Amino acid sequence: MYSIGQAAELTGFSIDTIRYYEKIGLTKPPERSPGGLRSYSEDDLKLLSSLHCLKRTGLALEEMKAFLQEGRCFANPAFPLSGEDREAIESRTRILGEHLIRMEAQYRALADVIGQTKEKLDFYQDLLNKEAAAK
Amino acid sequence: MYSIGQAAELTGFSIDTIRYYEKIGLTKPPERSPGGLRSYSEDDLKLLSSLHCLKRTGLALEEMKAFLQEGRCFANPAFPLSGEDREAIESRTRILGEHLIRMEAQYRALADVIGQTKEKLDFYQDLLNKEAAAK
DNA sequence: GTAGAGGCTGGAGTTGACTCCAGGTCAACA
DNA sequence: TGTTGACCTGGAGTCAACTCCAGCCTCTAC
Repeated sequence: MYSIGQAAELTGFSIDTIRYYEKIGLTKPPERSPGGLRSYSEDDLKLLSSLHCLKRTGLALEEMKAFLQEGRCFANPAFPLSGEDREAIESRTRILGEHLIRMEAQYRALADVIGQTKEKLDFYQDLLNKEAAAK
Repeated sequence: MYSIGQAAELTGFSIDTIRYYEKIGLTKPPERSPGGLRSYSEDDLKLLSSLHCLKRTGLALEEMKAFLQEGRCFANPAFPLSGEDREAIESRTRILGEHLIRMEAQYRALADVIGQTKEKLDFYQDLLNKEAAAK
């Protein structure tokens, strides 16, 4: 088990951010030590890390919340699904699909900008090389 | 020439956002009609569109400002460069290089998350297919 | 020439996502 | 046992990036 400080260190969030996510209900409260200190399991850290990853792609907290929204895991569901389960699955599919489209657009945009940036860098580098040669 | 409303329509920003970018000095003021209305050229729209693209890659406005930082252009400089010019070029090289590293990291992270998201989507889609088949 | 849509300015308000603080508690070590 | 450093809570503060507003102006169409 890990303290909140270790969790912060390992997941890339700040301590305050981790507590904030708990406060707004994005993550569920972790266990506590007898003295009341938060105590995070490996699974908790895994979840936080994947949040960190999602966050870097621009998913808003509310969307993450919707995505994580409760739940049961559908590793081995019984068919036919209950109406509730089907709804949950459909909702996740929708959120993920929408985000995927945005991420793919972002991916293309990023590739573009990276290309442009490299060109500019090459150009400036070239100037500096010529300058060095001219000396 | 285009009105601010048309510019907004064509670039994906809101009217307020376009005026905001002008206010903070991210974009330079466009021409005005004799009556004082903003009037955007094709080039202005191109710039705005590329800002929209940059924004989608998660660059902060301050970073975009640095990225767009115009100033004198070094298309055909005389060698040896003046000390000032060399400094300007070195500074741009540094800024761009740092951006590039961050963007490339982001690019890899994004590819990763896109992959994971697709897997999850496939998984859920599969569940829904099985459900349909079970009926 | 007037109605109505769209645009202008300066400034205030909002939203999302933290970040910091005061005043206390907990835990490990000397 | 005392000190030190990490952690606790509730709540206030901050920051970027918009977004909205009031009161006035411009433009186009009838």
